[in-house]
Amino acid sequence: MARPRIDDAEERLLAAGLQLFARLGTERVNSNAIAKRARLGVGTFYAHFSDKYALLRALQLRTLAAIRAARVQALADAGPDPMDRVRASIAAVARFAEAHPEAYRVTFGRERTAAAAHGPIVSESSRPTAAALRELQARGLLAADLDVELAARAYLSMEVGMLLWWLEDKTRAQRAGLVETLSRLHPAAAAGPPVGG
Amino acid sequence: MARPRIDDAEERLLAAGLQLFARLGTERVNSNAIAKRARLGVGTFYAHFSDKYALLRALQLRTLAAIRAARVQALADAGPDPMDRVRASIAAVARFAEAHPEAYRVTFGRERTAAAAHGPIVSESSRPTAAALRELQARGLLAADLDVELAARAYLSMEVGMLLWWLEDKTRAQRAGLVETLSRLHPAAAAGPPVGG
Amino acid sequence: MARPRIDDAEERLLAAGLQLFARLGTERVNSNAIAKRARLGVGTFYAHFSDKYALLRALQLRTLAAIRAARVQALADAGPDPMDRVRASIAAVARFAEAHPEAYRVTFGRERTAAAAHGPIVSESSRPTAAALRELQARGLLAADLDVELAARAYLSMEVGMLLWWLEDKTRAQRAGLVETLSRLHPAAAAGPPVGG
Amino acid sequence: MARPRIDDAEERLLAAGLQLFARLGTERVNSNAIAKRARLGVGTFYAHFSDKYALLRALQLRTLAAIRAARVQALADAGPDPMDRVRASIAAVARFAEAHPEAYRVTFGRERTAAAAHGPIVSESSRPTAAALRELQARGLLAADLDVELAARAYLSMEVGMLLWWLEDKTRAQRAGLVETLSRLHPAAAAGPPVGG
DNA sequence: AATGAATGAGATTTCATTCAT
DNA sequence: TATGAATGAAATCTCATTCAT
Repeated sequence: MARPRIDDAEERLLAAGLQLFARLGTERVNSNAIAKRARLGVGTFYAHFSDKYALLRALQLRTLAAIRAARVQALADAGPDPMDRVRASIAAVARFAEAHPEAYRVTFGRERTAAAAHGPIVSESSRPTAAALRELQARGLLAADLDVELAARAYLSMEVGMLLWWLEDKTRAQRAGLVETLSRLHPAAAAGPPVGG
Repeated sequence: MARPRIDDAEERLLAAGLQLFARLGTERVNSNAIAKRARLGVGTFYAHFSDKYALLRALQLRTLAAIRAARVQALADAGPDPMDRVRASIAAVARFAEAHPEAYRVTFGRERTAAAAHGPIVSESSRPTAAALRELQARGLLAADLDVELAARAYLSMEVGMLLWWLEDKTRAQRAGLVETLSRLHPAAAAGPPVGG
Repeated sequence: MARPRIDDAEERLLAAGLQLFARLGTERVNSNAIAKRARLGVGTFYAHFSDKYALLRALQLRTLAAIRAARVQALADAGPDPMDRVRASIAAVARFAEAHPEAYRVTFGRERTAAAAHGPIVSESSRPTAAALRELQARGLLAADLDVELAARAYLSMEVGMLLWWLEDKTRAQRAGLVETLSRLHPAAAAGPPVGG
Repeated sequence: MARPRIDDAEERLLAAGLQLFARLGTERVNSNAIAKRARLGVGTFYAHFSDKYALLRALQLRTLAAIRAARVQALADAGPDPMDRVRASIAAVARFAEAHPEAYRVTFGRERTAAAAHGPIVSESSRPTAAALRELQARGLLAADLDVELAARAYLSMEVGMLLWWLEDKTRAQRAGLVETLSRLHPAAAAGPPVGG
């Protein structure tokens, strides 16, 4: 076998792992299979990752970073209207999920907690969402008594749940409808301004 | 009949499985361990369940039935006001989760999809919630253009996500605050009546 | 073979065992399955047979006895011509095999040696055949230097091999052709009279 | 390459399997025992054979090939006389059986059908024998109405039966006597030429 | 005598990991 | 660095056998 360049090897292992994890689930996949699919020896696998969970985690961290970047970019491009911003962020993530369904599933689906026994679970932070909500409250655009921490977490659960359900079978909904529904249920829209606001 | 039929072996296996699944996760638990904890032989395990996933599924079905019953009971006891009903339903589930944290986690958490390779995933139906929302629409109490199917699913994802997060560390929130936040974000409250409603 | 009395537990176990052994082979069958098929409890199985091999042996002994009886009867009915007698004996066994294929297979086929680890293998004696050959030699009808012991065993191997092969797929040959070929190769015909005899 | 590839693990597994199968029978032997006797880990066993039946089959195929080769060689060395050729072929197999009793037993004895549930049974073809008989018929040296297919199969059953019986206890007969008896009962000799032949 | 739930030793099989090359 | 044959601990599952009823 040709000697792959180090970085190349790691990339190939990540790609092979992503395919296999998405298709079969973490449990049904083993390091030998990942190495084989990457056309590398098992030994090479262990030279790059301590075990399959380490590879999974690497995949998840990458995906999380990519999603974070997509949200940031979308917000940078969006106008000042709060609901426009909410919508832009959701749309960005939905586009990401559609473009990288395996990565999204492996990061947020069945595999999300697969590495639990091998280290902390990788997950999206609810902080940015909470911060945005807090700002709306400060501006009087959101009910002041809403617990923004809880609301942010709740929203994220909802977003993830819906995108995962959609990816299982894309005919279940249109991306636009999904984004619309999620926007409407977003705390910024939902737990709207105080009475009369 | 045969040997003093260890008073309901099946019940003991279910109880042992629940403890172990909740504590260690499906992957770290094996049939031997479950049988041992139930103080039964391995063979007895296999006489009752085809494998650990069958036991897990039985546990999940039970929990789902119990939650359904709790919601039904709560609604039967609640008044006619829509938001009262929403709140009653949420509160009932939160109480169930608090009273049976292992069962709730094993049904909706990490273990939810553990049996995926062994049969369909057991999950709560979004139909009752969707039906309730549809009724509110019919009565003009909910924006007519909301996609109630999507909204119902989205709400359920949120509820589950929050309760799971809460159970991980109950000091993170008060049950009342949780119920309050979930109620506020429930489609019935959130995607409220059209302007002026 | 003897008519099993349907209500006798032992008979029912034998019948069930015969069906299962013939269909699945000794290895794939267990005492629980036999008892179940006989519509009896496992305990009842053990009250009658020490294990599945004991049942198998009983089946084989029965079959052997029935075949012996069929040969004796056929010879009693046959005329004095040596080749007529050979043919009659072969035909009798072929008829038995056709009428009781499971019993024949279970006695001489795959299952023949299945109980080897649990006691001596049950097999047909070559003595009667050897004795008949010896008599032919005494009458000068068979080459005097033929080793009748070996020849008798050899013949029996051949007969069993052919009948088993035939039972696997009865379209492979006609019973008459089979009997004819076996008769021609029988030592009494084959290793015929001394030169010029 | 990898770790000092234990000089042909596969060869050692085959040898170990042969010893154990011959001594104890397929049922009493397990993959652990074979690996242990070959001084290899169990995993190595499974890296080479899918299960003990695959190893058994490999052993049987080898033996069959060796016997075929021995017959071919013996016939190449033999003169043109039909009975000399028959005798030469039988003698070659008898010598093989004597030299490799375990292989012969494992191929034709109890173990012959042990792998039946795991694939087709390996067995010696009766074609060459049938072809040889047909040729004798063509040359008028064998009764024209003998069914050569049946006769060939019948002969092979006989040969195998006798060699197996002999190997069980070699004092039962001399190799020469065995070969002599088998030759005399071989269809080529037995169902000889029509009257006057 | 008949029952059949319970048992647990043992067989089968997988797979993370090592290490000589 | 890369390799991949070898490893063996551990999980899964079967089934002959027991024995209280």
